Parts: sequence; C-alpha cells; structure tokens
Amino acid sequence: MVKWQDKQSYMEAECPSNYQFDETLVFLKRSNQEMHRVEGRIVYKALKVDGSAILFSVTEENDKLYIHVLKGKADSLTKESITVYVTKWFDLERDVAPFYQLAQQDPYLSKLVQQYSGLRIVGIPDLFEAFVWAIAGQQINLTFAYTLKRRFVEQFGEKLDWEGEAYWLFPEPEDLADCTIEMLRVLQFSSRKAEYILGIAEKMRDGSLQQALRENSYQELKKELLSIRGIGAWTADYVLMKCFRMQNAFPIADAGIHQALKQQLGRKPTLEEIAKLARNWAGWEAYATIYLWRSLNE
DNA sequence: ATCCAGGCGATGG
DNA sequence: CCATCGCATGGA
Repeated sequence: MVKWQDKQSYMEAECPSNYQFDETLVFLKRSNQEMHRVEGRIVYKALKVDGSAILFSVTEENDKLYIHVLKGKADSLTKESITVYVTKWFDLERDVAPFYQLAQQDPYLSKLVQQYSGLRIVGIPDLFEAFVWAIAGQQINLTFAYTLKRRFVEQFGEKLDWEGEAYWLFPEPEDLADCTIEMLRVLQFSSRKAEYILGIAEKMRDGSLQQALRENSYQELKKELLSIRGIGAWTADYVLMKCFRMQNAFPIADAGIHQALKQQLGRKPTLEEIAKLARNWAGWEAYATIYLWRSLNE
C-alpha cells in the first residue's frame, strides 16, 4: 500500500519494494511525441481535476517519490486526484514479489527480470485514452502510432501552457461529439480506425460502455470488450493490462512478444509454443509481457 | 524497393 | 468453423 503524505507544498511516498523509478523513466522517454514531458529525472504531466486543468511533476530521490502541483489550485481534491493517478500510472500498489519468484525460475524471464529489475507496468489510467491508443497502434509501427496520437490530442484535446512548454490533456469522448470520419482521415487514421474510435466515443458519451465494463472478472470484462467493434483479442488484452491493470492479461498475438521470444529462440515461435511456455507465467502474463517488450528497446 | 508494424472485420470456403 | 484478404502508411 502506497501512503502519500501531504506536506502542504508537495506530497511524498516511500517507493514500494521491487520498484525502480528509472525503469518507469525509460518507458516514459520512449517517444518524444507524448503528452507528458521528461526532463532529467522529473516527469511533468497535465491532468483534469473537477473540470479544470492542472499540472504536476513527479520525481524520485533516495527511494522516495515526490509530487509537486505546478499549476492550478493545490487543494485536497487535486492532490488526491494526482496521487490516485500516479499510483495507477506507475502501478505502485501491486505486490510483484510473486512474479519475481516465478520469473527467477523461468528460462525466458530470469535474465530479463535481473536486467530490468524494478520495472513495472506503466499504465493508461484513462479509459478513452487506452482505447484510442490501442486502436491507433493496431498493425502500424510505434513511431507512426505516436504521431497519430499526438495529432489526435492536438486536434481535440486541451492545451495547458507552463513556462514556455505546452502540455496536452487527452480529449474526452465529449470532445469528439462533432468529429467525423473524414476529420480523422485527415490526421491519417484509416477509415476503419476512425469508425472504431468514433463508435467507442459515442458509447462512452452515453455511458453505456462504462456501464458494460463494471464487471470485475477478467473473463467477463474481456467478453464485453470483444463485443465492441474494433476491439479484437489483442486490443482487449492490451486494455485489460494497461487500464484495468489485470496482471493475467496477455496479448498473445502481439508482434513485439513474438519478436522478443524470437531473439531467445532463434526463430519465430508459433502461437501454440507461446501458449505453452506462458503456462509458467500463469497469473502474471501481463508482467511477463512488459519484460519481453522491455528487452526490445536495446 | 520490400517487408512488416504492439490487428481487425469481412468474406469465402 | 478456419484461412485469407483489404485496410493504410511510415520505418527500417
């Protein structure tokens, strides 16, 4: 349990065990087209609290995390919202000890957990953002996916300026109310993806999607997700992993997973082979996945 | 140039 | 039910 202490002008918390902030930074620095900004070891991020945009920073020193509110009213609601967000974003409340236990015995993971010790899932707490990002990233290279996301955010999101830098808030489904397929085509989304995203935005505007996703078991949630146009097995598991933070979510068809395992096997594994070796990861597939992904950006 | 990207739904057998 | 196809475009 992460306990954030309110220090008036900032907040602080002990890092959980088995956590390395620097691994979070590696992930956050993956693209320079993101909505957050990383400068040195400080992460800057805009967030909407009770209808208004705020900006905060988060950093770490001597196993302590520090959050500062940089812009906006630093009232208790704001502080609470930020700590909740950061806790989910960096997956700080998970007890990962069982995963490390399991991974140390695993032929595919033992080296990776040693090499990237303290890496945790960097999640996508916002549901709409998780959907848009997952759909945008379907079947295209990551660099282009980030370009699409940035264009989307700059077209429909809200901008917050602070000390000469721009910080963007991810759009809400309401911001897409007047958006057409053509408008997304201009940003170079495919027609298909445009349809998927607008369909999801609509289902979220009337609240029906959130309602359908109130189930809490992995199986129930996945079934609901798969019934949505544009959400296949890969996207469902990706969203379950990054937004619902289900540690057993496993996007098994993922090209990155295949590539990472190929480097260890010397050839591309079949789905059956992956399913077989993943039996050893039961319950922790999402964590196995992020360590495999991590091994790719060397 | 060619192949492939953190896939999906539609179509046809 | 499973295999194949079109999408759509940037990176390597």
